[in-house]
Amino acid sequence: MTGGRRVRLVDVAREAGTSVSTVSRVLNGSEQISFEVSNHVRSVAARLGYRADGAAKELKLGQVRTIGVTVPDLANPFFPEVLKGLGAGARAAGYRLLISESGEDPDEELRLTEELTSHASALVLCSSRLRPKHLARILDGPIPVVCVNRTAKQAGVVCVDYRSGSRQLLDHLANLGHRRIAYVGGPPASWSDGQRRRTLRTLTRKMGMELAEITGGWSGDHGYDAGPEVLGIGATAVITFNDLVAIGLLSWLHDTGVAVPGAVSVTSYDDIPVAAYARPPLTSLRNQRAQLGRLAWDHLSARLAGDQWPQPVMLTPTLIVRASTGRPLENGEADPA
Amino acid sequence: MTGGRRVRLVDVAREAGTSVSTVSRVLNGSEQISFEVSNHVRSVAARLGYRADGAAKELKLGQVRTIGVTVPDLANPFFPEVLKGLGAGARAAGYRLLISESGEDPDEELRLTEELTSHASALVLCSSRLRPKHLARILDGPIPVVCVNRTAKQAGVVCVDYRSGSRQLLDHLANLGHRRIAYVGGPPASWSDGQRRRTLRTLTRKMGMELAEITGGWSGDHGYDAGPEVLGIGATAVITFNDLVAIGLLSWLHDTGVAVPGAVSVTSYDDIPVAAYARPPLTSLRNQRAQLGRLAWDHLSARLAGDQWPQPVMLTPTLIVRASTGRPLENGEADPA
DNA sequence: ATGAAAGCGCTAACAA
DNA sequence: TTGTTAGCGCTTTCAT
Repeated sequence: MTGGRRVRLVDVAREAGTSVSTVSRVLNGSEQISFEVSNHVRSVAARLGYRADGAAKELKLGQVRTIGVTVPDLANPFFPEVLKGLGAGARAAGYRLLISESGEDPDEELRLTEELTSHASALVLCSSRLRPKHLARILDGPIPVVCVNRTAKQAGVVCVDYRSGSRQLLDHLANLGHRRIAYVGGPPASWSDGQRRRTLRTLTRKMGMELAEITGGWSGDHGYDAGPEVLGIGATAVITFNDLVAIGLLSWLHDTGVAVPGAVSVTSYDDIPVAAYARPPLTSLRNQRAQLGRLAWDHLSARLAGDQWPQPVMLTPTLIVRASTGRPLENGEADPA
Repeated sequence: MTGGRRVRLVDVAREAGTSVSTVSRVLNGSEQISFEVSNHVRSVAARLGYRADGAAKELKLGQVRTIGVTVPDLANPFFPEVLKGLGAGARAAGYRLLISESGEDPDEELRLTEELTSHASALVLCSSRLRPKHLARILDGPIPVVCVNRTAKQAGVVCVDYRSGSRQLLDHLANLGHRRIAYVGGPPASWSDGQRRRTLRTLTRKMGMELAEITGGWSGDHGYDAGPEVLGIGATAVITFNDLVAIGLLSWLHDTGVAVPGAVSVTSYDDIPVAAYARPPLTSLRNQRAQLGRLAWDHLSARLAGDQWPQPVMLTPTLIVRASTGRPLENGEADPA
């Protein structure tokens, strides 16, 4: 940067020997400007390096064209892909994304959303960790809110159908002959973890299976650390909160010499790209993350246009069966690996 | 959202039976306000759900407190960690991050940076893919710019020292007895790929090694697809642009039945968390990503305070040796795996 | 086709 | 301690 004050409209006008309105019209592509003046103003503006002041423009125009987005953690590959889908739609409509990361902290997320409320024209909360009371407060605020992977009244809602996903996972494991399942859970404030837990509990009971719940988290380390407990619990199959946890767990099992899927099957949610590259490749529930983002934009877009919120959308994930799941040894079969 | 117009300062003032300045003072924590008035105004503001208009506030204050950030791709785990470090520093100083993703497209990045220039008080370009001419134009603009992983005049510069890293990688491989190395490259517009390439070329020549360069990219798929060429080229060791590429390549080698590191050693740059969980665990160059972000903020912070840019910083990465590298078979030894 | 001026919502200097 | 008001940089109506 060359330093010095910011160049304003009036500076360009003075330098070009014309008025601010003319400059404004030229730079905003108004029709009724003579060709010469237009060219002259343009060249002066370029020479001076004029950039419109965003704040002033927005204040005058009364619209911000910015979508505030919160995610618990950008390092979780789930979110960047949602943001891609969201960003594509938003950008096409002339909106920017203002992305903030809460670090899985509900209080920080509250601070961020309050902050964003005064800077954005809408909010997209991805896997919000907000306490219900605070979420309600935000939803009651002046700008529209879409929740991704969390349900809410008075908001757009776009979710992965984790209940269906959990059912698919259990069906798959049941068909293979598993009866004793461990679930390595996710972050405490996670709505989607709650969804999975409840469904897993209900279904395992119905299906005559046993479910052991283990404290987990969202990262590879959480999975690695859960290894001993998983083994101690005597489950023949493990479901983890997400692929990162599963990969960490696989790594511990490998280091410990436990055969997968011979001694224990491992499967999880999300099917992020590296799931296919895990050893063994991970059976996982593929969700359409970019589609989730795209739909979030569609909802917002409708609402910003003055319509009511569209009906909540639930995207059904697809089970991708790979080599990390197989028949349990206890069924009397030899390890196929 | 409940709908209806936005509540302004004057609405609160009217409802509270006082003036705008009093309300403004209360809400901004000025001292000279009677306790009762303060409480009353606060409760009215809360009841009405007042949120300050960010644009107006910024226009008046003449400062945006927003740092515009561009990254080529949020799905590359390198960037979220840089953003964490950057965001921590920025937040502590009352700045927000406005994160945008260019999708590895130089033209899109140009559009984004021009856009951000009028909405942010500073820019941080992570691994910028801008053409030199366009980068120069941005640097010549009205707001300060920090480049992460790219050098530039008139800007703050914070880089990983890929030359040192490349040297460490080659020394490690040379010590193991490798002579014929393949480099699976990165995205075409990547400055850091250029750094690595040049250093690898120079050093291999000096060290009496051979270097074969293979077209790659930044994702697991790029690595997987590069498999056949890597094998065909007859190298005993492969260096890839980053860990994602390496993991994809490892996967192809596994599927093809090529022993690692028995038949071929694999190593790469970045040491993202999953590198430790790859099979075999990946020898990789650990860089301090969060530190990179923190330093980027320090540079910006100094500049925003009116100082000159600090000297460019180069962070030296550390080689983390794991099981994916070993002695080549050609040296007459048996595969230790 | 161009210019003058009002006013977006807010903060702060000045007045009371 | 509180109120009045100028003005941040911009767009746009209205006048010319």
